[in-house]
Amino acid sequence: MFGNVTIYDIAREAGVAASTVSRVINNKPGIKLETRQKVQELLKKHNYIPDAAARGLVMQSTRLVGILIVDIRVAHHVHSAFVIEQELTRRGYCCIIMGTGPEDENKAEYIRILEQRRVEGVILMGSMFQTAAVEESIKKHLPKIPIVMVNGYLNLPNVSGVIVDEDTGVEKCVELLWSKGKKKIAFVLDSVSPSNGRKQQGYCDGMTRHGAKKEELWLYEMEESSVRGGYEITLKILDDHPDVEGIIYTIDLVAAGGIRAACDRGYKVPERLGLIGIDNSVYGEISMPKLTTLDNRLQALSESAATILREGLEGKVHSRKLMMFSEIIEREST
Amino acid sequence: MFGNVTIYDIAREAGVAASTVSRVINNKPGIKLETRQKVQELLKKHNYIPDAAARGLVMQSTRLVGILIVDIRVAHHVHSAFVIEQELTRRGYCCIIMGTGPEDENKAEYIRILEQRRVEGVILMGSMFQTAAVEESIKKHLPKIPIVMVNGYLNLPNVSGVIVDEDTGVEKCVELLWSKGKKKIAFVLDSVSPSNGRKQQGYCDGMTRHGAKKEELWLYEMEESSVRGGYEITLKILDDHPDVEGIIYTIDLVAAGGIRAACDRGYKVPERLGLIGIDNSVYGEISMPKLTTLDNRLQALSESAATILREGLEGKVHSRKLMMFSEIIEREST
DNA sequence: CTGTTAGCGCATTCAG
DNA sequence: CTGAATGCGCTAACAG
Repeated sequence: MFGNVTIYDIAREAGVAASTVSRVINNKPGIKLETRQKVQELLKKHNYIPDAAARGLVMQSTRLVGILIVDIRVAHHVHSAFVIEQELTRRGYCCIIMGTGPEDENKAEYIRILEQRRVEGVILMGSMFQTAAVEESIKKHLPKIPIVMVNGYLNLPNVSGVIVDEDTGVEKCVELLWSKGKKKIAFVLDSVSPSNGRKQQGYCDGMTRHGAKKEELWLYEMEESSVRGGYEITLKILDDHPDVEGIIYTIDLVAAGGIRAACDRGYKVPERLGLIGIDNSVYGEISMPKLTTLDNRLQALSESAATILREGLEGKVHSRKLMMFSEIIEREST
Repeated sequence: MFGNVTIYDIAREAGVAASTVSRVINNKPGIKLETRQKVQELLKKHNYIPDAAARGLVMQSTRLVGILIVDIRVAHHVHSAFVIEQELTRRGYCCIIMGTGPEDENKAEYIRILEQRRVEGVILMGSMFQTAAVEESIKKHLPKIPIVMVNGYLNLPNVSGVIVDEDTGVEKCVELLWSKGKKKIAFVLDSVSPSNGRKQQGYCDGMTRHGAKKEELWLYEMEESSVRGGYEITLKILDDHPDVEGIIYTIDLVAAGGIRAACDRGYKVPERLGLIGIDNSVYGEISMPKLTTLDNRLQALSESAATILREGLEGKVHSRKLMMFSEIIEREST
């Protein structure tokens, strides 16, 4: 932003007024062909590019959108973010993507930054944004621009949500294990979030439907959402319940660690122990045996999010809720 | 950017001039305590947040930086991007992260977008930006802002580069395999890039040092950088050279597919066949057996890139080159 | 067809 | 200590 050539520089050299240059740049009609060509020549010659900020100031439009991600290590969140980024960039928007971390105060701080930049729309990636603090922040700082939460929901007039039926999805996972004769099933939460809450609900529903009692619901929560974390929690499950027949993990990454733990302990997968992950990620393809996984349609989800945001960007900001359906991809671990 | 409260609104309500409000906002001295407090009160009351674009216009500084990534599916590139983003956000900058895709014209287009936004610095993630077209584009559009290329190099006065000695790193991998008695070694390129070129060079150097002839250099190039692609190319290698004793892959992801192919074909890893990947990614931990990998220090690399860019942002734009050293992490596949 | 004027929201002289 | 005036780069309304 130093010494950049302006329309005035061009205008002076062309011997016209700045507004004429502006008209040429924006392809407005009513310019003598000759003038237009001379100006265009000079624009090319000086590599003139309009300043988006200055233009935005007068047009009252920044064409900026913000994408917030809680945890940038979550591969599918990041990937979804870029799917959306690409779609929006194609439409002439510019995306500010930021990793907020899990703390509510930081999320609020980033929302403030987005307001400061006057973004015209926001994507909230993941259900971790489904908190009261975020809701407050939005009401306070971004009350009237379109916002879409991916895999989550916020009851605000300008916030849309696209979610997956992960609860019934996990319930189907329970069914699958039962159908293979595996009735003693543990459930591993890699972290606490509304999304994982829904998954847990599905597990509990599925189990109780089969008459499982409270003490037969084996819920495990881990410290660190990682391969290593999955390895260790699985070892613990095997210690606590040597007779366990199935384990459902909230994400593939952790399940991959679980497969390893089971193998190391001599539990044959899937004969002795059935394992299921969630996300349909590449981790599941690499695992040995390959992981059965619940595809929660994150790709489709983010495409829908992009579409809904675009609609909002281009017109009315009516809050929409969209539901997608998950699907089990059965591979070798069940 | 609609109906946002401005300093004029505040000024009017406070019964002062806009410049006074501006002074309060920027903590300038020389304001009566009483006035200051009244203004601050109103700022809070109206949730006033200054417009970054307007401020940038007069201050001649956007505090925007751009981060370009060729392929957003490359997990470590994305991760590095966010490492940098976080560091820069902490410093009050705002990052525009974009996936460009491999085509040169698109890369140029994105560079144009960055100029339009008047970014004050740029990160180029990955050696795929090390092309003549990009060099031209930079010379034309961003000739005097600090730019740092991660794992690549461009001979321009405002471009710095941080790179890893992947060539000698791969050479060490060859050594490792030889030390285990594995002399018939193939090399798999997942894609064409300067970085992969250096890796290949290391392979060739290592092999020829041991007296390998040209026809004993088994170079394979793949269509699609994926698990599946790694699986298939490995099958092909096994067909072409059933006596192969070692394979080095340019990335872990592909190597993970290779492990599977070897196992499916009944090649014992590592006894019969030694496999090595590059990146020290989580894929290597999930694989069974766990993958030996060349750690190319991408994390440290991006941290250095952030530091160098920050220096450039804050002062002199002298082009710097920094070299980091890779290291083999030996696990179960060798 | 083109130039002049005004103003987007803000920071910064320069007066008072 | 504070207000009025100016300009950042650009578009838009209004004259001519």
